Amino acid sequence: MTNPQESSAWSVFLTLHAVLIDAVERRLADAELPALDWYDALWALERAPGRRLRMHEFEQWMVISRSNITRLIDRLEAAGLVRRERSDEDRRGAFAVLTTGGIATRKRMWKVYERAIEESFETHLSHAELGLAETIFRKLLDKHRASNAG
Amino acid sequence: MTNPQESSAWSVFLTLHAVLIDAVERRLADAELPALDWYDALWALERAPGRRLRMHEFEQWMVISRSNITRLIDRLEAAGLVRRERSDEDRRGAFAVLTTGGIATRKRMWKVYERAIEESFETHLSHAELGLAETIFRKLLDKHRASNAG
DNA sequence: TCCATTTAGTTGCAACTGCAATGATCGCAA
DNA sequence: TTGCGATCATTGCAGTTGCAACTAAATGGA
Repeated sequence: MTNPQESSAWSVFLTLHAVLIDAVERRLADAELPALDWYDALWALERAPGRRLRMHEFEQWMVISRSNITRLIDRLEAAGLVRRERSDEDRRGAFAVLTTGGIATRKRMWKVYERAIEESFETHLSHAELGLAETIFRKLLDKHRASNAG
Repeated sequence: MTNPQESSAWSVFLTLHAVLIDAVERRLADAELPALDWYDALWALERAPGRRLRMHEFEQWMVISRSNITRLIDRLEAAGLVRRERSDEDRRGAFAVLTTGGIATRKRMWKVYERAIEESFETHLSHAELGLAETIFRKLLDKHRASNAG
């Protein structure tokens, strides 16, 4: 290809992502709510048994580095949405535990977030297209994980 | 939905993007090449008439804010890939002009980048799937732009 | 038991980002 | 022509990131 990436699915994928994330973040900011990374962390915690996760476990649920987890949890803790607890079995370890404030904030965020997803994504696709898109996304994710040994 | 975003196309879309970008960036870094934002700027310049763009014109080609363009061009200029020129018609204005070094670097980056795209994206999809994906992406991008008045 | 190795989480530093404020210039209307 | 608001690009600042270095604790083999 002499005309790199132009009009390829890849380049549209990148632009679409940038544009939609931008739109979603703006909606959250307009509603004076925290940004998506807070949402991801809160939601990971809400699904976890005991609503608590060890620091390193966030890496399974979010694409984020270890040191950034520390600091993201710092901020969530400062905002009262999360609380740290030392681990009993492994005294190096720390848990992040969701507070009731954290649960409430995630819920408020989801109201806005859900609408933003619908308006920028789901509304514009037929049911078939949506299913197809999801299938393709999952396939790529699986292939990627397979070729990167887990 | 009580179970927000779980298993939705949206959440897989986000994860897929994060994971693939990560993989592509790692490949570039391993080859001791600059990151994707440099590529985007260089490629925008290479397509532009006279291989030059006014600062604000980058916003049409990349999803980036004005002040970050200034600083991205600063870095590209420091690396000798781009050179600044004042505008004659509008003396407030500045052009970023691609240098031969910039052309060469983009070419070297593309060799790595192209392979990364293929391996993480195109190889895993049938021709039909790829076309379908692109159609869906474009549709969403168009709808987004329409609903945001351009 | 002892010590080297590994793992968990945090921190320091330099680089990067978004936002608001700035300086320079333009364009238009009185 | 003058002056005022808009536009272009840059800068300062505070907050965030990635990477490498660090501390503390666990693990496992001699």
